[in-house]
Amino acid sequence: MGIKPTRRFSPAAADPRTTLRSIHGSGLFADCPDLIGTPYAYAREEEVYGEGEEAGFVYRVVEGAVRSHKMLNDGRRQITGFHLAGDLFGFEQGETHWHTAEALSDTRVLIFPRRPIERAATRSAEVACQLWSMATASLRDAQDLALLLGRRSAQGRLAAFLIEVDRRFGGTGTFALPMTRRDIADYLGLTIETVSRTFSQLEEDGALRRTASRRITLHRGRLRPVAEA
Amino acid sequence: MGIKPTRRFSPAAADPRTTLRSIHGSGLFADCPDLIGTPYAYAREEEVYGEGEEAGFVYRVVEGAVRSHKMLNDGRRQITGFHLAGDLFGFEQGETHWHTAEALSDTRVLIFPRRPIERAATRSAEVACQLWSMATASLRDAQDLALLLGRRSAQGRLAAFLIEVDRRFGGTGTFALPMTRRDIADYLGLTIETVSRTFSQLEEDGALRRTASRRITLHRGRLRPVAEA
DNA sequence: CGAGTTATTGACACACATCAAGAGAGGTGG
DNA sequence: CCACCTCTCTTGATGTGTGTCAATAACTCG
Repeated sequence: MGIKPTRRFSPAAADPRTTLRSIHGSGLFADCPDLIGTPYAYAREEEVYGEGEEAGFVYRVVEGAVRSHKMLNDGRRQITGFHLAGDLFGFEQGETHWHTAEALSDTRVLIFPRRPIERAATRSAEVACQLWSMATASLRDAQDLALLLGRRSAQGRLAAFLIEVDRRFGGTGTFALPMTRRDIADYLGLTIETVSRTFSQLEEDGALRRTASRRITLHRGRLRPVAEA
Repeated sequence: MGIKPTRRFSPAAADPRTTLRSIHGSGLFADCPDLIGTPYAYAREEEVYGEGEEAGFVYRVVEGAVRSHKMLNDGRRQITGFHLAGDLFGFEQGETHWHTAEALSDTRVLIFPRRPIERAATRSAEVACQLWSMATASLRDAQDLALLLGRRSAQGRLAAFLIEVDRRFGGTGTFALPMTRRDIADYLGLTIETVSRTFSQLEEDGALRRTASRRITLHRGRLRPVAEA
């Protein structure tokens, strides 16, 4: 029922805004100065909230990463999104969360109670429009995922995924994946073996290089045609 | 650019509200009495709007059915949704449509200009909240589709699809599919041959009966377990 | 250094795609 | 009303991409 966050920030955590890269909805909290957000931290693999729990809070990632997923009754898992630094997540409409959210690594977040936001939305058309805007952005993401899952090969899925992650990390072409092969597999609708083999293929084709197992450098000129196909 | 609808209703078309079964957002138009909606009709396979076109209007299906889809550059198509009587579609945020919409059969719709609705949203928190609510409902649909595409067998996909269509037609268990096998295939991420074979399998298993090629009766007790797996 | 987790690679199986042929259903014109 | 055409659907034979099962290698963290 209540909130389950565990560890508070150390005071040394400093102003989180300097590390934020806002994806969408950033204006919302600027407009509500009383919504400052309470810092919390989650350990690797720790649950932020579970499917069906009461949705009392909204979260913004400060550092680290979070995954949202749903389980099917045969035990298989579909990850519906990854939330990186700056991303807002957990903002449902209705009383309960439709997903489970878990920290991929040790993660710091800001927590906002949902009620005052919703109350603000019923009073302020501007706030309500921002909620609309956020939902629309999520809708776009979900439809892109459906496109990926419905009509693309393993290579196409992984290539598109890596390009997207690169973009969200700033588009440098080099980054460390915050998620495991299993997470990637459960996002792309593949198995870990296929993900692993596809990484190897892409590397053979010169579309990327793996330094450590999680750290990669994209050759975007070669990767993009694979993602489009 | 401009609107492309072709045929007006005959005056005999009568009050459309008697035939409507509203899925979501019905309240929106009730609250804006000046938004009465202009009746239009589209022929089978006619385009309502195309991807990238300016999104000047919102549509509500009165009779018939519409599909929304996106094309991939290799010519494959992902249908992202079917819109049945009572459904609202084409309400984008931003200037352009992200999808192409086409009539499945001869279809009557009501058309609403988008501008006054958006203007109302900037003034009225209630209207804006309804837009939020509509976007959220669409988000749920898109995520359900992603779940379907990512983690389910052909049987599971078709069974879940048929149960959903039945529900939207009123849950009687008997109905005529408004879409072709190709449409179903492009929605479920399968080929028409697999869809056809899967229909045959489900019929052999006693999970449904086909009378005419498009008309079916579900045996929901047997179909549901297939859909869940 | 050892133990557990995560990633890679190989051999094989299977579900779905592809290619191909034919059967129905619906429409049109004689 | 029937012959004919076209479009949709079904069914069969075969191919292939991804899943499954299994073994090993590479990390990670006490």
